[in-house]
Amino acid sequence: MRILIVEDEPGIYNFLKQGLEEESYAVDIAEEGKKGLQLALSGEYDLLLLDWMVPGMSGIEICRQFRKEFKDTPVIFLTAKDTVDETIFGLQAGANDYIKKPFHFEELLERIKVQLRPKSGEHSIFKLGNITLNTTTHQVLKAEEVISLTQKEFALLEYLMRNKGIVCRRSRIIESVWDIHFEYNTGVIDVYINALRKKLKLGEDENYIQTVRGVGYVAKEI
Amino acid sequence: MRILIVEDEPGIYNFLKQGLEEESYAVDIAEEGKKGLQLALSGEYDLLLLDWMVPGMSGIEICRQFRKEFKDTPVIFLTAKDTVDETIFGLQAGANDYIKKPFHFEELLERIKVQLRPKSGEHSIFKLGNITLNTTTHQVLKAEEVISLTQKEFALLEYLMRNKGIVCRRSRIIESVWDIHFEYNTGVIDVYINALRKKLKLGEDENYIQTVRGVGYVAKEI
DNA sequence: TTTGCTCGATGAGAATTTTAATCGTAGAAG
DNA sequence: CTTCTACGATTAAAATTCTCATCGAGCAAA
Repeated sequence: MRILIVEDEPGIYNFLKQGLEEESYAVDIAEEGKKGLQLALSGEYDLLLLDWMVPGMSGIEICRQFRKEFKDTPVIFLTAKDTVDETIFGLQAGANDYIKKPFHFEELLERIKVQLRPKSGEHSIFKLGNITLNTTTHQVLKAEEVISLTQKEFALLEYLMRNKGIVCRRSRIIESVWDIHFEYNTGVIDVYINALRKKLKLGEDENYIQTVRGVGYVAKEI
Repeated sequence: MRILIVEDEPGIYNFLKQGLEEESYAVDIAEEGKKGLQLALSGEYDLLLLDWMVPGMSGIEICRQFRKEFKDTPVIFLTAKDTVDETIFGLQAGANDYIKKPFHFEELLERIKVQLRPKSGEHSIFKLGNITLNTTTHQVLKAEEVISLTQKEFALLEYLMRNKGIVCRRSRIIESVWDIHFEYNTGVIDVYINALRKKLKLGEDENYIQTVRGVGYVAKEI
């Protein structure tokens, strides 16, 4: 597995390079933005680690450009900033995950493994209209805005978005999201659908989560 | 797959026999208790459906005797009673599940399938000292007493009991029971261990859930 | 043995999740 | 077209789950 690190501080990239090579990844470094993008676009890498701020071109811009060509290669941001405003753009630019400096190497390794594991098919980012849902970071955006959801709300939305366009029966939802296998006689789903619609502010014009009377719900782009 | 039904009411057993045969199970009937046990002990069956009350010998007694010989063959009770007192004995006798009359055939079928599915290895009943935990019915007994646990309490206890004798690290517990994969910096486990010890009334003498300092917890029979 | 430090126990409060009851509306029946 | 019924929407309250702060015990170092 080949990893490209775009990062200008030798202290950090040497530390990373050594650690990752011990884990038997092949690691290349780019200290400058344009060079980084150029290398990334060569298509030889299985994963990108981008620093937020690099000379020449921002990590975000590299990510955006890279995404145009490579839809499935995971991108992880290394960032000192954890303000909401900043991470939004990272996610919008198509990043799969981000990690705040300073971080434990172990944790970064874990996240790299998570991203490389599925490789075949499994996606971590789902879109529905102007809603973006990222399963690794557990974040949801509507347009520019971060929507804060609880565990169950997130799980339900994820289920619906994974099955975009397909009508989801209540019984299946209960099985997948709530792990209940007999007895579908509960109203929880309705309550959570309600909460989602409210938090996502889905009005008449943006009715992304539609009710299918007698059956269940569908996520649809109208 | 062969199923033995021990039940004296023709109305019920004919209905069951027909339905199950349509699902391509081989079905035998015993209308009387002793005969039922004798057939069961022949070892030709993959699953037993026992009525609570049959002439000659109670379903419970059949179950108990049967369990001595066959540890892994699933037993499901058909019962009109749903009082706590009664079902306790069923579970103590080693039943894997029970269903209350009147029941929908679909539901019984579901439960039969659940019991037959794992077949290889997977158990649904776990013991730890005088504690019995049944994963299909989601019930826990301590001696004669039913212990009412919440979902999470149950899930944690199940995890510990599945790993009886093995020290469970916090990180593994968090992954399995809570499905959290990074960040182990939460105290939830402790809180739930505390709740379990309280509800199960584990004193000094019955310290079935032991703390392993710096690592996690073990379920042990002292 | 004593001291200090870390980790687990415990309890209380906040947040989430679930249940339950009521209201409104779509679709069926008349 | 009107009425009835059943299902979903919605709200409030109960139960569970989680977080946080404090306390106490175990272990190591002096």
